[in-house]
Amino acid sequence: MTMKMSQAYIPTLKERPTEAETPSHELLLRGGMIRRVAAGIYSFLPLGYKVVRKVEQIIREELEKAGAQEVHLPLLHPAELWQESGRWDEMGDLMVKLKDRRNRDYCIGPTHEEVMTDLIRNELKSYKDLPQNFFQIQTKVRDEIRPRFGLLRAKEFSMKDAYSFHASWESLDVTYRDMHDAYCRIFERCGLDYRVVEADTGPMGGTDSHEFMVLAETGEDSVLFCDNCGYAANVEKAQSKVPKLKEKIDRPEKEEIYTPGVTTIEKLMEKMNLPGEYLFKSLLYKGEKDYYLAIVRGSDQLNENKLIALLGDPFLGLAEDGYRDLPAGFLGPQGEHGLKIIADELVMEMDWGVAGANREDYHIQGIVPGRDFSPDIVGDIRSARHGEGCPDCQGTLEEIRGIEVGHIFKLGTKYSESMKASFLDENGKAHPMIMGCYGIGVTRTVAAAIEQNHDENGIKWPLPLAPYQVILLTLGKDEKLNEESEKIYAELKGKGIEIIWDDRSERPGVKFNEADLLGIPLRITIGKKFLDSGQVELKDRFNNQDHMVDKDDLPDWVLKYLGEEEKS
RNA sequence: CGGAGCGUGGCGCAGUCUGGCAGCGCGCCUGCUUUGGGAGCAGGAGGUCGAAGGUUCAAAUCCUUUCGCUCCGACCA
Repeated sequence: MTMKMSQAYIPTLKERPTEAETPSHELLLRGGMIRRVAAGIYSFLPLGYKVVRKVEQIIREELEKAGAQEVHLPLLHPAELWQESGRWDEMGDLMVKLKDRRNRDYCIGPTHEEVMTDLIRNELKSYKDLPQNFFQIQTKVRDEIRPRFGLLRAKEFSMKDAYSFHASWESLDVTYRDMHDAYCRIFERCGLDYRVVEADTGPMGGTDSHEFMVLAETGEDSVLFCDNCGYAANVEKAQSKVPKLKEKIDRPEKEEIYTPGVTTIEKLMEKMNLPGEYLFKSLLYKGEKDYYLAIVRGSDQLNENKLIALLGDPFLGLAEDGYRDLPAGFLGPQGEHGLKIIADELVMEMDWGVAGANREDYHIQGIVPGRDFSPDIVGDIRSARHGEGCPDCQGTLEEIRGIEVGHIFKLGTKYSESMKASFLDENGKAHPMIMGCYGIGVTRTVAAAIEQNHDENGIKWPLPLAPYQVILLTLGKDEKLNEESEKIYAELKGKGIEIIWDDRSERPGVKFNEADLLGIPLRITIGKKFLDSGQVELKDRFNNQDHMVDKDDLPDWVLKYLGEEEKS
């Protein structure tokens, strides 16, 4: 893997394209690594694709070490498989669906649980054949409502997905652990700063789930973690201990209060001159069949993921059309309305509070949980926040931003039951297989690496992902410099070093700036100083350190540098 | 789907209100000069002004329709 820049197609851009919203998006475009084809759809140019392949290779090596076998599943899936699992409808418009000339329905695979389960269900029949673990690296297509941030949220993207099949939960636990460890090695080898966090399983279903988050300010996900005990969870799932209220406000008599136009918690706090802990926030939700009224304290945010998990209703969403003639903005849990009441645990600890009166322009104060209303379900449905107590120890939770690059699930039997993938046990009795699934966003990892590692001049590739390890800049037209460069290039090439030589007749400024933009970890400059002293200049892109090295010592120096970086 | 905005050379934009030769910067080509942090001068190529229809002597500009894109929101293994 070596190249002369005079022959390479690396169309860099000096100006920032307007479409670029985040650093990775801008730098991938400016560095001539990707080009947009349509909204959320990108082509990879030579340099960008090299990085993708590096990530893929690391993934392959580590997964094979963990005992997974590589397969390649189709992009186009028949509707029947998805109808069988029930996700043809459940997934909704996230899938790109199409018909062939005979009017048969297909979708382009947004994920591969169905196809994978179908593949093994007719072949794997005995507990003796289990467990099995398969992976593939595939292009996935998801009709995202709003693709954005370049490769971070694209319509079409490359993903490694793996599926394991087991005869027992214990067996799944072992593989899950192995995959967890393999993922850790993968992201370590990629040179990324990441955290493993407890995650919500979402529409995938299943029990345990962990996400692998690359830490970056521009991340779309929020993670709460405790630096005392190491607890870490996505905010979608995180729990916390909330301190007791300091001042207690005496309970007033139950009384209706005229509150015209007070339809938000903010307005109600102002109107009543009460903290949010003394207000009931009532949110109307609609599930597959029922309507629900979710109640949290006014100071809390309802966590929709927790609510969905609690109710087990994947169709749940805010009921924007309202319910019967109840006035939006003035809802309350008390009274006869026929709604199922889901209350947060902290709501039940409230001494009293103000709730909507279920009557336009009125609220009621002095409402007491348990006395004035009794929830059908009580559970944790609020979002934990920065500064609250760690659920596992006495520490405090802190919030950081992350990019989800990996996600592993204990799926259980959701797909094996619906798709009838069963095995026979020692007694000849059939059971649904127990499944795990494991994903890594390959192209997203490339973008995350840049989000985490860049400066105002460009990308700073971690060495294991860099398209080239070394860039050689020749400055000036002196024939001796050119000859010497040719020698260095050939010599490093001979040592197996991935090197790109900027042999163009560009001015020094152009070469320096492009080298910084492209983010090649080690820069070797040969120019005037070499003619004077016989030394070449090395610069570490990552920590910006310079070294002057005698040309005879160069190959050893470079090998040593690459070796040390690889280890660290 | 709701709200806002944008489509003019490869990229970034002005021109549109008030109709009258299609412009600027970057990039590209040629030549000369320049060569340690995105050079200077001179010359040059490149555009159905997103598309369709209409108004007008005349449309990038006004009107109608339509397509695409971007941002905010809902949504998002």
